[in-house]
Amino acid sequence: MAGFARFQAVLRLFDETASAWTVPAMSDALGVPASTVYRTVRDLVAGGFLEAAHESVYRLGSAFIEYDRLLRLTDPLVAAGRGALHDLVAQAHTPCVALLSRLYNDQVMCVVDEAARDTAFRPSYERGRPMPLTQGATSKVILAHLPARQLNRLIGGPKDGDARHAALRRELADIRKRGFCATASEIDAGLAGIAAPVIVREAGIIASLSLVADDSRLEESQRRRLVLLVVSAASLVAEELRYALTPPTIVEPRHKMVKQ
Amino acid sequence: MAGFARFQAVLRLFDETASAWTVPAMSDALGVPASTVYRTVRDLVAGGFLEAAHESVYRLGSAFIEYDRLLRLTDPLVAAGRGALHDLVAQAHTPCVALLSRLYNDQVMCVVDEAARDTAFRPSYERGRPMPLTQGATSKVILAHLPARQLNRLIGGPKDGDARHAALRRELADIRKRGFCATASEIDAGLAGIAAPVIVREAGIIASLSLVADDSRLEESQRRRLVLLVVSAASLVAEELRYALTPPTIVEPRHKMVKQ
DNA sequence: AAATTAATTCTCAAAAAATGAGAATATTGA
DNA sequence: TCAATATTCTCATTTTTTGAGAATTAATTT
Repeated sequence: MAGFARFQAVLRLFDETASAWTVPAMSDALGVPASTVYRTVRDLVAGGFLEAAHESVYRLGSAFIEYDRLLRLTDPLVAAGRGALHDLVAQAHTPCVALLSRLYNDQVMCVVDEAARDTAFRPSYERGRPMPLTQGATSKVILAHLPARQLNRLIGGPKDGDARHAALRRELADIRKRGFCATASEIDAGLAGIAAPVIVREAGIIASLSLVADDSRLEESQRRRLVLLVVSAASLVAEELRYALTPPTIVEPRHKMVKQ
Repeated sequence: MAGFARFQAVLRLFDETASAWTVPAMSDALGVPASTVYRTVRDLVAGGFLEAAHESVYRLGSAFIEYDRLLRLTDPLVAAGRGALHDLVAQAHTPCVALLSRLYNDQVMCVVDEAARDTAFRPSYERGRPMPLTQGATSKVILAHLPARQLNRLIGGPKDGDARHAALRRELADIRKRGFCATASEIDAGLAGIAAPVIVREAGIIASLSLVADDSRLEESQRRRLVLLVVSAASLVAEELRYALTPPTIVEPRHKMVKQ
């Protein structure tokens, strides 16, 4: 293990259930000598990616908060999504959570979320949490609009198809045709998801905007209304992105030299 | 430049005003050959720390969103602060923004923020934004409770004191004695800040909890009430942290081997 | 205060990886 | 299709990283 992988491997140790690590424990878990891990950790601490808590225990560092803010402020999808989701949950006039999600490696990740006032539940999809590719309206809408090659890589080519695989393919084709996807209890029991695609081919953006609401309270007319809201919010976001991205974001070299 | 510095240098290029970079531009800015930067960027993209937008332009990657979520969920200070700030802005009964901030390298960074309903302004202090050490109630409260050695390193030893330096020292001593700090228009014109320390020595935690409100609307009685609120919220957070951290977070080695 | 234990840094030679310049290749837009 | 860029590749050289254990430091106990 070398180069960046070394740092990645350490950072990947941290998750919801293991949020604090000692160096010996990392050394153990990674099968790498302690002296090596100490050096790696020292670098990560210097960069703010890890922080020494008390008693030789390390946690994720504040640099992630800093970079997350930058991303929130500067990422076109996130920026466009924030306003749209805010409006969407207000117009929904019912407890719900709105999400904007995109592909992230082999999973789908929500990059903006917003809950309506007085929404008691929280869906499993939430900002920053990687979710499975093939379940839930949010993910399926993204899958449905992926270029064929990429889709094949992610869920396997059309030939190696068992029955479930063929069914998924059919469902995706259907979603593409309809322009939205609605599911219930696929991710969270009792919650329904309604998702529509946010596609800006020129910019390589394939995302999905979705609304999660309590399924039992969702009458058919209400459901149709929300589908319309979601679909139009999604095309609004797409439009905003097209507009924001046409004068392609200028990259100005700053001729800043790096020290050392 | 080698090791981790290489990756850091690339990531540090990204900020609010330069959020999208081409490799040639990075190569230029860093004074490093393009072929080298391509390799570095490839690693960062593989790790999710950078993402290729359209047309050979790179942006910060979603890994930051993922790690930020983990941090939000697992960092004791952040976790304790979220609830406290939520309650605080509700009890304030006036438009305001509450912040929980800590030292971050040579600056102060807010790690949780929460605005009361119908708060029109947004203070410069916001989650993830590094702020100067010596201005604003938020920062001063932190400075005031730093161990002498650390303080000397950050603002210079007691001997090399000009008038301003001596005044700051006096102010810090005063803050330590009073147990809070209130300022007005030090960071944002027209906004007042009230901050109290969140100290948990056993855990090495030195943070500050603050409330920002419109200065012109702030009568003396109201101000006193808010000071009380802030001070008690701060000690509540400290107490919660002591409780959460006494059974020191167990680090369970997972004996997970790294691939490759 | 000394002793014990654990954490962390240091040392150094061997092994591995990064570097840079340019060639080779892919991708993109006209 | 052609040009213009972007990106990857190649390879000899230089520079790190690595790992094992010793040395040091820090924390805790006796």
